[in-house]
Amino acid sequence: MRIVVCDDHLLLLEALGLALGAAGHEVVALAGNPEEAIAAVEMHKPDVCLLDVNFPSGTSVMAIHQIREVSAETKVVMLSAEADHAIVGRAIVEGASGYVGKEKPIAEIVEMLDRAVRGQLAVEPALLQRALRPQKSTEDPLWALQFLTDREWQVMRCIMEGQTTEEMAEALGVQRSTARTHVQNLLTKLGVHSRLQAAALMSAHGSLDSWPVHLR
Amino acid sequence: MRIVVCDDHLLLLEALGLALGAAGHEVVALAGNPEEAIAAVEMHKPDVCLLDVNFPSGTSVMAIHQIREVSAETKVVMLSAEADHAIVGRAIVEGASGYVGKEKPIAEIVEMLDRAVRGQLAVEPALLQRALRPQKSTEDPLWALQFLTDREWQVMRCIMEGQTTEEMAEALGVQRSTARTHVQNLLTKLGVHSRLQAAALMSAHGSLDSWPVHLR
DNA sequence: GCAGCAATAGTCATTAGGGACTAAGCGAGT
DNA sequence: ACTCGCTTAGTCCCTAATGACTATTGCTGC
Repeated sequence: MRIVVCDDHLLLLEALGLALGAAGHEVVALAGNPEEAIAAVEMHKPDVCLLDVNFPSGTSVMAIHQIREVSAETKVVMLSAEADHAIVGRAIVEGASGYVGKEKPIAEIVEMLDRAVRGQLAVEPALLQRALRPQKSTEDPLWALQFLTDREWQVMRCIMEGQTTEEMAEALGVQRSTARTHVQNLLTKLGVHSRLQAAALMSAHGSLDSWPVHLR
Repeated sequence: MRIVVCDDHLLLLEALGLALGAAGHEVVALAGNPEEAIAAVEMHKPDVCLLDVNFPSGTSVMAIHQIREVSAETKVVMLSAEADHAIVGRAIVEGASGYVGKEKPIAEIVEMLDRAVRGQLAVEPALLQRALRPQKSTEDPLWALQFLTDREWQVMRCIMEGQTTEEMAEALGVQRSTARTHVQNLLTKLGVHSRLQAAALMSAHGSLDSWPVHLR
């Protein structure tokens, strides 16, 4: 197999190059960021590109698209530190052929790459199952997040900064009663009873993932 | 050099084993968690242990201590995904000899390991500078954190979980008036005016670093 | 045009939270 | 023995937050 590897950790990048080489494969390029990876794929047209998901929000997922554009025959396999079923789904939808965790032994990763090249989907069955099944059930307190309006996200931001209703009203340029209503609706939607609980919900679970892209 | 490597990513672990081997060093053991690492160090008494910092809060830092206990002649070099000057300081204080980022090439990491074995401090000068300089001035809102009592840390935990005074009192097994006093003192020490601001302070800055080790 | 939704603004009653105190029991260190 | 600091517990007063409403404006899609 001819492989392009992309990861922001030079250490892993080099070590992977050696390991894959030792396993009898040809690593044609090492990329430190998605741009380099795209350029390398366009130039070398490898069989597969091993791409780390740990790039600033969304960058990796967008890169999948571009890689497939510049070289349709190149399969993309995502490499990640944690098994995040939320990302798996996104990656597959965007055109990735596989998803493997860094906690796996090299032999298994090579196996996955091989499967991807053979045109199969290279994802752990259990992970894929979770990626597809839990279509954010209504039970999930985070399910409600997708129904928050833009204004409510702004309010959420204020809450997480510890602002009072008045500071919030000031910041948003509205009456305090309006800010209050937004907070009220936010709390109702999230099913919690205080701004503090809302803040706890956000900081505990949806660190960056659940935040809408266009609002940073 | 005889080396023990500890990281929760098997991939990196194996690849590092190969790469360090190729660089002419002997990797005597690979550990997937701190416990394994401590056991391996005790058994093999290596020159140096390369230890990932990315284990659940504080575990890694505590491991440094234990490794130095079971084998005083073994140097500990921390390996991390991001250059976090808050952790660097802690690691050095706890007995680590070095700190390198995964974004560095293998050659540099080997260089650092070598330095550690020779008894020198293996930390990037710039990083060390930042780790030592901001001696938590009184201006820093986080400076106060080190004066929190154990009870107040527990209260802080409750606050960050969005609990009310009564839930907190229940959880701590005290009267609500007592819980209230703790909250009051906590707010005063942090110089904030609401629990929400306290929570914001914690979730914004001191994610895991500033949390006392013995309280998870 | 009308239904639906978001954003705006308001009311009233109730509860929770915060500021500023006082004070007692208890353990560690001097 | 004495002090210091942590933990415990309490008070009074006031402000902020919440629940449960209603209502208007403006935009979008049918």
